[in-house]
Amino acid sequence: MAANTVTPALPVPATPTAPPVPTATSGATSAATSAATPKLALPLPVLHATVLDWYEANARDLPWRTPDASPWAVMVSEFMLQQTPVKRVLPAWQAWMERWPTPADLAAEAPGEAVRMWGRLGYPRRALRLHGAAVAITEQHGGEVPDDHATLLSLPGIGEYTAAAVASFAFRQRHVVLDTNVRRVFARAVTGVEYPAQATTAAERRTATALLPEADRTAATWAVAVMELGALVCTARGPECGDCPLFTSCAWQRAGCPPYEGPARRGQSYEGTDRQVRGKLLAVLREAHGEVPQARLDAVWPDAVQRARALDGLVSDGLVEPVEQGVYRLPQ
DNA sequence: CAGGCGTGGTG
DNA sequence: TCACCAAGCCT
Repeated sequence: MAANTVTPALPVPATPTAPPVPTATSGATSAATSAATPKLALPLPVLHATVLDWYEANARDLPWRTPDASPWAVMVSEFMLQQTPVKRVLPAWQAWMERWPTPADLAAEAPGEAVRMWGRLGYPRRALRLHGAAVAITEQHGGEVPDDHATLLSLPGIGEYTAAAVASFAFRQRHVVLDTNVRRVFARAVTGVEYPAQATTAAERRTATALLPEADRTAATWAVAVMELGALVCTARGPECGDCPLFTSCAWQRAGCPPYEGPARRGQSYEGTDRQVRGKLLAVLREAHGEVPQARLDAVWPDAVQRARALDGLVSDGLVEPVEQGVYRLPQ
């Protein structure tokens, strides 16, 4: 927002354009390599202006970012965006907001309707939790999405990230908003490694805190701007470093873009897992408006043992409701 | 705290 | 093609 213009010449020590070719002879140049973390070579105000200006020029206009987007609209988007790409969230969010423009509208319906409306966004427990959050907001918070971090955190489905995101994006407060995009940007630009660790570390939180602008409004825009940079330019695969406003000061770039080294990240297998079976079972329940006989569910998966285990799991999660012996439905 | 939890797109 | 990835949360 606040149009700080970037000083054209970034005070970067002698690095024109090309990444420095790491010389074979390491010694000499002090560079106590692993001793100190290679900090981002940019004064804070310049860093802020650089990223904020980039955001102003490159931000996508997403409907939950418009000035008239309600806190509820922001909150719904955050639930949907937990592990689901923007492209797939867009139409689902539109439909959801048309049907349930306020928390009270959603709270008035059965949880099963939320699960059905969730469609194929994945991780349907989020739908149940969003419904639960809407009920809590309606019954305990006067129907208004809470504006403080601690209260948001107490709602079902809202963890550290989402609480910070809603407080920041919807209420323009100053919070460390640390999602996978932000963590990757800082890992590269500040720490000089391709990928952050699997779990968020205290060091990352310290780094993010140190870089956060002082003013509330600026910090809020900074948070979404760094996320956007991670989503559009500093991507996990095939980052567009040539388009990055931090190119010349990026620690990873300066180190010559060293590839990730570390334990192989566990790939989430899917074929043949209970998750796949749960998905198939729930798809049948979603599409059938009403009660579903056992036989319909039995048809989706050959292994009776695994099928029963998956269905049990859905029931204990509250995603499926047994009506009577051999009859199921979405929760009323 | 590592692992479970959906679904679809892509390099 | 087939891992890997996508604005995490919960136990």
